Amino acid sequence: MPNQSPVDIVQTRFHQDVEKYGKVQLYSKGKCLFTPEQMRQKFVFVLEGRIKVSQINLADGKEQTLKILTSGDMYDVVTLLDAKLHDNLLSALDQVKIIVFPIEVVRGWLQQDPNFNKLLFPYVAQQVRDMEELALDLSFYDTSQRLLKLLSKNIDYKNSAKLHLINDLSHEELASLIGTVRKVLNRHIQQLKTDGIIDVKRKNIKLKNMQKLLDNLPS
Amino acid sequence: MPNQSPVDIVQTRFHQDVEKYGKVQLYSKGKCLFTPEQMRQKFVFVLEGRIKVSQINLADGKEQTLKILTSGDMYDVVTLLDAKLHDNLLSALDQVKIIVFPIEVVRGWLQQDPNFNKLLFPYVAQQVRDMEELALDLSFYDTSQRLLKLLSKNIDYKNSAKLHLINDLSHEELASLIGTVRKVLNRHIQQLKTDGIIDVKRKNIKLKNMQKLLDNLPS
DNA sequence: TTAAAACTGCTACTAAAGGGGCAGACAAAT
DNA sequence: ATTTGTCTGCCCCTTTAGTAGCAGTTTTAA
Repeated sequence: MPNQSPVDIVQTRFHQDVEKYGKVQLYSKGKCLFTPEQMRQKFVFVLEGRIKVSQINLADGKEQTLKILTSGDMYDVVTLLDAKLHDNLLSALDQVKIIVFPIEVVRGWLQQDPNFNKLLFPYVAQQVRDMEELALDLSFYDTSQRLLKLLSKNIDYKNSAKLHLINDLSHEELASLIGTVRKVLNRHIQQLKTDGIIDVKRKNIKLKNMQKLLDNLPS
Repeated sequence: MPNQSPVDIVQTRFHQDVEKYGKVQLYSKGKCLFTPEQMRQKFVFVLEGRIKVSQINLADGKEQTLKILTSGDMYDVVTLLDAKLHDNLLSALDQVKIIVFPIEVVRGWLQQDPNFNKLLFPYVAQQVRDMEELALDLSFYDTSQRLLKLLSKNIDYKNSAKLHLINDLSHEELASLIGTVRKVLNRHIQQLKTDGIIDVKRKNIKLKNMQKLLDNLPS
């Protein structure tokens, strides 16, 4: 049985609400989607494309990517649950297609439909787990190990050369994902290249020796 | 109106369940409370004392404290929501008093009582926010700045000399809170001492110049 | 087609983090 | 009172992360 995505479930269960309140929107690559203030009123399901969720350090402009949303993801469950401002940046990594609901409508689902809860609760729990893992990675591992973890988490086992989710990203973006800067990341990229683990082209990293990568993983 | 703690609310709303299922337990300082496996069947409300929630890097033994639970806290909301194993260590920083429920009982509250949801949802959202903040701190700030943040977050404004929550902790514990090791932490402690910002005694840091601390804060 | 912008790779340098080891101070237990 | 173990402060040293700056390349836009 194929995994039903949140959107599918919502489509079938709240068909009327989707018709009435859901607005499909498109954003082109590089655009910012919503301000944190706007997100207090909206709740988003991602249909196509990738969205980077990040924060920027005002002191030096360094960016940390918190996660990449893709088809099936929802945002923002935190504001959904506590109605407070959540100071994240949303920007499109590709051409992006989303469906937007007034957040109060989704809160209604949350209150009234146990089936929506069944969908949302594990999703929220995963958010906590993901943030916890990010924090622990930053605490335990150096940049080189974090890069290895990033690559290994995005192996596409059907086509091991291509990397899932982080394909096509610039080194700047990759650095932001593992909490470092481009030049440091680049050093490690070069090292992996000379080690024969990866193949690097512009905006494209190909996995050359998966076993060797897995052997070098930290945990 | 005084803030009602989760336990109070549960006491009043689920009085019968508390009588029937709740077990009060005591743990002495330093003890581990439950294994991750045991926590799949239990849900805990903290009544007194502090509990450290941490993980240990198997490679080098380094410990990262994720949070400190205290009176009014619940654990573990993640497992409550997704029923999966959550690999954290729980250890008592003081003499600890908790009340334990079978996790299925609490899941029942979650399904049937909107008032418990009103209590839990913001609490879960805060968990995500806290983990996100930890990750961003580790990414954006050096150890010195993280130490300043830790101190400032625990200022007791009624008694500015004493630090809330992190009082009585060894430097080892403090280091684990900000994601570094004792020796590095110690350097910064000494610096703050010579800067006249804090006063240090064994297992006791006193705030000497709050304004100066706030002036040095990163954000 | 050309100009501008973005992306990548590299060198050299500085600052910070972390590891090893040790000695003195204090606390708790016997 | 003595011993044991924990806690703290401080050496020295190595590695890594991060900064600055630049050159060459590819892509995009005018």
